Amino acid sequence: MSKMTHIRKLLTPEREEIILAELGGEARTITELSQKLGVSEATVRRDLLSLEDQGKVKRVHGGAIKLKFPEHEPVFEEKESIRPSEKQKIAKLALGMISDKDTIYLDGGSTVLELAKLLKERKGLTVVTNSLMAAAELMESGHNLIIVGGKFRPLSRTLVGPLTSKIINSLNIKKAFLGTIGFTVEGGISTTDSDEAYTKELVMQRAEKAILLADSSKLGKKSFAASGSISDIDVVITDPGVSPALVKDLRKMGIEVVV
Amino acid sequence: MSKMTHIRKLLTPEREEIILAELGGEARTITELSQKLGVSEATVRRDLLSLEDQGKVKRVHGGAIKLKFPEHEPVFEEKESIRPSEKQKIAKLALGMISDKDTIYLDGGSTVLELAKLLKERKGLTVVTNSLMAAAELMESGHNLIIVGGKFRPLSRTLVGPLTSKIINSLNIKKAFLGTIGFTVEGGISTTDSDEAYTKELVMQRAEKAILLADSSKLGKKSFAASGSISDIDVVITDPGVSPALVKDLRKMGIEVVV
DNA sequence: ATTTATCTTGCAAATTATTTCAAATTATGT
DNA sequence: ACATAATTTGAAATAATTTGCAAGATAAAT
Repeated sequence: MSKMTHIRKLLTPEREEIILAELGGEARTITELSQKLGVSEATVRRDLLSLEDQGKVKRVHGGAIKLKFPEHEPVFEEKESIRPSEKQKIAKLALGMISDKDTIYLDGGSTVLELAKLLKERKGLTVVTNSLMAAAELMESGHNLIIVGGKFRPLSRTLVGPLTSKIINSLNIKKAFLGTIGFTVEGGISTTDSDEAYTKELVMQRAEKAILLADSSKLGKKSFAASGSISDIDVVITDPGVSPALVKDLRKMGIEVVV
Repeated sequence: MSKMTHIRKLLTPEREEIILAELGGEARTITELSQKLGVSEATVRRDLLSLEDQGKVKRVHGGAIKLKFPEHEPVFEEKESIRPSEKQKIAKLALGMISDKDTIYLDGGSTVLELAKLLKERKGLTVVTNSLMAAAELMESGHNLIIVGGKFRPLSRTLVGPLTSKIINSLNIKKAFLGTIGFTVEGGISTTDSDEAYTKELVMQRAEKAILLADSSKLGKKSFAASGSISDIDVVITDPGVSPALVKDLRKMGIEVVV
């Protein structure tokens, strides 16, 4: 294992302090910060990237501004979860699979939610979802929004269970974008809640194409309730942290893997 | 891969701040803003376009004005009630009709939303709703929450249309609490949107008891799309501003009227 | 209807971001 | 302390975004 992905673990607390002080209210450009800190612009960019992942700063073209309050409260378990920027990259790849006027399904989960945020770049979509967070994000988007009814599950803020079949089975979905807690080659996707698993299974069977959005921390993990089998999945989008062996296995099974 | 679309993601916070400050009350022309900012008029136009997308500004011929209603935020935002106190009183009366472990339906509208806020005083309810505002209110309530799926209607933030029948028709609802835009003795309740009207009708037919929550400003008014007939309604809860003649008429028809 | 001003669109130049790589630095094990 | 692995840094190459200009389209004004 020689090739390690270049993930920045931490920046010096000293520099973090200076940056946050500089950003105290006002926006600062990369150049300003670079001079103030006496380091290269490349380093400043990396520092800001790190601070953005921590939710302390928002990067904008040309510089950054400080955020007043942490973006995402951990509504649901994110202990094993990966950096937000990785999720955004996964979401961006997924966005590439969506064209104007598509009919898509959005599942719950933070990665899929990132995708929802990007959907303003498309026009005239029909979006079906069981996620109230995604729905909130798309409320004012102008897209045609259909919400799958069902039992509300507070932890994930999704609609789940048998009732969801009433509407899902009456719709024709082109592409379904799913999140998951765990994913293995043998068992397919799995979740902590069986109602949640049921609804995922339903969607996968109903959609022309089932696309799994899962950062590498999810791959190889198994959770309580399985959803269908691995053959229900057509595409897996993940980040470079995934083990090459797993990728090979999946491709052998005819599953497209995007990193 | 390389797409040439010119979608503006962000403008520098610096410029945004200046623009919004300049627009502090008065309208400004593109030329004025361009000089103030030291950038070309083309850039100002693009900035304003971006701000308009964010709902912060309204572009007019020759310039722009600031909007007072900044905008957005997920499910927790609420528009100003017209007569909050009346609505709260009505909601309180409605609460009196609900006992622990009931199965109830909540419609959209601000009065019904007030009722939703009061539901923490009950235990173990099963709440069915087509209102995302009500759903947001009840998310953490501990009640069993079921959301009727369907087409999302942004204006009322409710789920409406034929798809709602899939779930509504499979549930048994004890008491349904409905809002309305207009209500007359001859026509029953009426709304501005026919999908919305359709769903209300469905609910009234399905519920054992249909309870209308309408402040007196709604009574006697007629809107575009009618929902069922007046005989579908069992109870009307309103405020003392209602005309005695109307009350008498309603009671004659076997409808209970609560003020 | 004609004139004038404002708006939109396409494009090339400038600016800013991201990626990649080698050198410098820091950490780790012996 | 030494050698080795891992991480961070800066620079250069590549990609993406933003900007200003100019020509054609649209709206207001006379």
